[in-house]
Amino acid sequence: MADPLTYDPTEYPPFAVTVDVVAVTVRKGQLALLRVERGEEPHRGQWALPGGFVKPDEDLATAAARELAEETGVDDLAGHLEQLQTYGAPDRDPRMRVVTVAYLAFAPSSQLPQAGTDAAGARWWSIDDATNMTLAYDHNQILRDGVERARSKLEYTSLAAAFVDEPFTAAELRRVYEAVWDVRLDPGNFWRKLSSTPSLLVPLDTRAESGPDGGRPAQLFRRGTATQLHPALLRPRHGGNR
Amino acid sequence: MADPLTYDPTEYPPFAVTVDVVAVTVRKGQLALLRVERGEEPHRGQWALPGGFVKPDEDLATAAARELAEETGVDDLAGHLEQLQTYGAPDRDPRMRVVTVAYLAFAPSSQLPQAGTDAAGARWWSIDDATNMTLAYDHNQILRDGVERARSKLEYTSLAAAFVDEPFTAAELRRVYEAVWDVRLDPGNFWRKLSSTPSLLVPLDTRAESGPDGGRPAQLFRRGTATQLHPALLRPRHGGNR
DNA sequence: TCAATAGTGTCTGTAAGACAGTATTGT
DNA sequence: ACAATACTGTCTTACAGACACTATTGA
Repeated sequence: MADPLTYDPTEYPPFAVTVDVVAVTVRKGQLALLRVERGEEPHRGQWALPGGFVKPDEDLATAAARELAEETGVDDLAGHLEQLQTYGAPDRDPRMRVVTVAYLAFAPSSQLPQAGTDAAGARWWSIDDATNMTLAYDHNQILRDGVERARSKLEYTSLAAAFVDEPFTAAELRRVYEAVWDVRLDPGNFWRKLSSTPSLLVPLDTRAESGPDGGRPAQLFRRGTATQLHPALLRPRHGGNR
Repeated sequence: MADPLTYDPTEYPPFAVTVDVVAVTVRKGQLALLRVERGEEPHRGQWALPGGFVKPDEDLATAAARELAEETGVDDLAGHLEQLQTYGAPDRDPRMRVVTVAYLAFAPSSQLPQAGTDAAGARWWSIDDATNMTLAYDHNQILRDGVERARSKLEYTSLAAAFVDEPFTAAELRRVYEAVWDVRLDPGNFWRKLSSTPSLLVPLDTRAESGPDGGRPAQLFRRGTATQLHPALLRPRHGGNR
């Protein structure tokens, strides 16, 4: 029985399949995460990740993008959406067997629903607030995994640029790293690292206006074709390997 | 509709959930992959990954381990099993909607089903043969993703040791890297790298016997507590970043 | 002028990789 | 002795990180 190669299509265990989205952005210099408030039992009044059923003829990634759009108004995600992991413990939903495919979304801050809008009970929470909150189901675990994946991806991909709008400056990109990793990076070393990676950033002819406190106007860039950072830009480690 | 938070448990789209396993080992100095032969339509006679239905009260990882055991006889996997990715394109199974959660298994060569045993039509294929074969469903894609994940994991984890039996020598571990990456590594540099990573390898008091061609007997090790390699042991790159 | 931000120069330490040299075995 | 395998030494180069220095702006 349960042989995948010989099964009878009319006799399969009943599963529901959902998608949940860990949506990540940078707000006020901090990593921020999207939550929606539950209006129904179970877990009524608790916060959860945006998500929902996959439709019968819908691709998994499409379902994730649709749920994100429906619950947050982020319609055509300008950032990045990738599969995170699948969670399917038998008791993760109290009512029935639900397997959920989690996705990780990187949203540019320009595309966020405003803090007050709150169309469907959706809100961004800073990482500090977010980690001190109990979410419905196993969403705390999913969220932790999503945050760790996001942090890790910045090390060896160009995905930090998914958080900023073009054109952008090196400092804007640096502030993405600083927010996601919660560290300070040396501006000079950061500049050298990024500008020496071929095809990562395309310098424009224009320069940014200087900020409210003055300062030399910064070089503007748009995203290049490189998707990988090599060598990687590693997070500063405080401990060693033991 | 399709709101995950408010759905009626009796009205959900009908999905089947399966697991498929990309089982990887090292045989004759080459990366090798496990396949099973299909005995039923569709795709009768084609080769596929081992896998099958998740039972109603079974965890996903448990299902993967069980299917691997059922179809290969590898009963209590001594290596490593991790979730790879989930594949759920609406048309990936011609008969109905099937979402499959793929797992990646690292098996030590000592635990392999023998080449002739073939209890349930299962066989190991070298990576060269394996990539020139058409598998059922989207299993070619799953397999490619699994191989890439395996190669990548050796870079920054201690998982190469999941392919060898304790106690083992540095050369055995090196041959795992060489097989998985299909490269030659400098024995001296490899030795220095591994032995300088704290808690990765525990040296034993005994030494291995020397091989058929003689040579100095090698230091024996068992696995240490470290699971991450830091800094990473990167694959040699032939091109650069462009 | 000064404060602030952008970017450059320079030094130091760690580590990768090439490769030569020594150690210990079997034949 | 020689071949084979296991290490060890040493040199070169790349790069991360610290930090001083120059460049260009607003106030």
